[in-house]
Amino acid sequence: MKIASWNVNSIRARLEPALAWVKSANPDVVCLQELKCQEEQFPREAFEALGYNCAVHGQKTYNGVAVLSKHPLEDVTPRLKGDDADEQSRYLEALISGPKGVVRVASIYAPNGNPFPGPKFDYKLAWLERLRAHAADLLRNEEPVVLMGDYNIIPQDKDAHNPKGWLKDALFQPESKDALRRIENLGYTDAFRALHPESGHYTFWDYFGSWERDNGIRIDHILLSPQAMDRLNACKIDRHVRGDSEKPSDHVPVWCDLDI
DNA sequence: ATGTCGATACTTTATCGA
Repeated sequence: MKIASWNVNSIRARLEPALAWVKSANPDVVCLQELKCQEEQFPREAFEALGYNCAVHGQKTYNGVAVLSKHPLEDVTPRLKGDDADEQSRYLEALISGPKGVVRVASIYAPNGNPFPGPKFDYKLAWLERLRAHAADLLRNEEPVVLMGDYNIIPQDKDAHNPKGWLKDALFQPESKDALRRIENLGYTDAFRALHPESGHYTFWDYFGSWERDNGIRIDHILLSPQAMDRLNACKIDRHVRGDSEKPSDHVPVWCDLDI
């Protein structure tokens, strides 16, 4: 089962390239982030026409996540527990039945956290701690779990073309890296890093000319539970998507293939 | 400090978030 994630930076602004990528990549499951629209504005019919069931957790202007699947979606759960006052749409989970079994998939849009320091950075760390607590709970089911999306965290120096340029940024603070490592220490694996240990692989380039200089960072991650890791066949970054359209997202898709 | 996007609003330009 091919399971992909992509921060599209507005699904309405990105509909044409998104449909083109889905048609060519043909994933079984797609997690989208930064929809920047409410659920009723999501172009559901366009994806249904390609054979996808759509679960959407939208929000006006900001955030918004979705899970699209060619297989049945069950147990669809929006919101990350732990703070009922949190109105930001950054988490959507679903159970998906594949030909060989089930997999639990979450579409994640973690807070950016800039400017650092400040209340937005505090919110980022609190949100990531809520994600860690939930990730720990999920392990008790001993099922394949895929926690994928835009974590807004650069894990290591080798995940940035210019690490020194990020030293004052929320995405590269030690507390941010620690928050990701704490989730991994529960038993989750960064699937891309496990299969590709070398530097130079990025998922985000800003719109300020970074693509032309390959000044990228790797911040979109696929975290796999042990039961999912056992079934991992491949994990890739669809870098070409940045150059495939005239109005690309600042992120490109990442995906894994699981024997499920 | 700056660059560029996308969405929004008491638009047609400024603001915010990234």
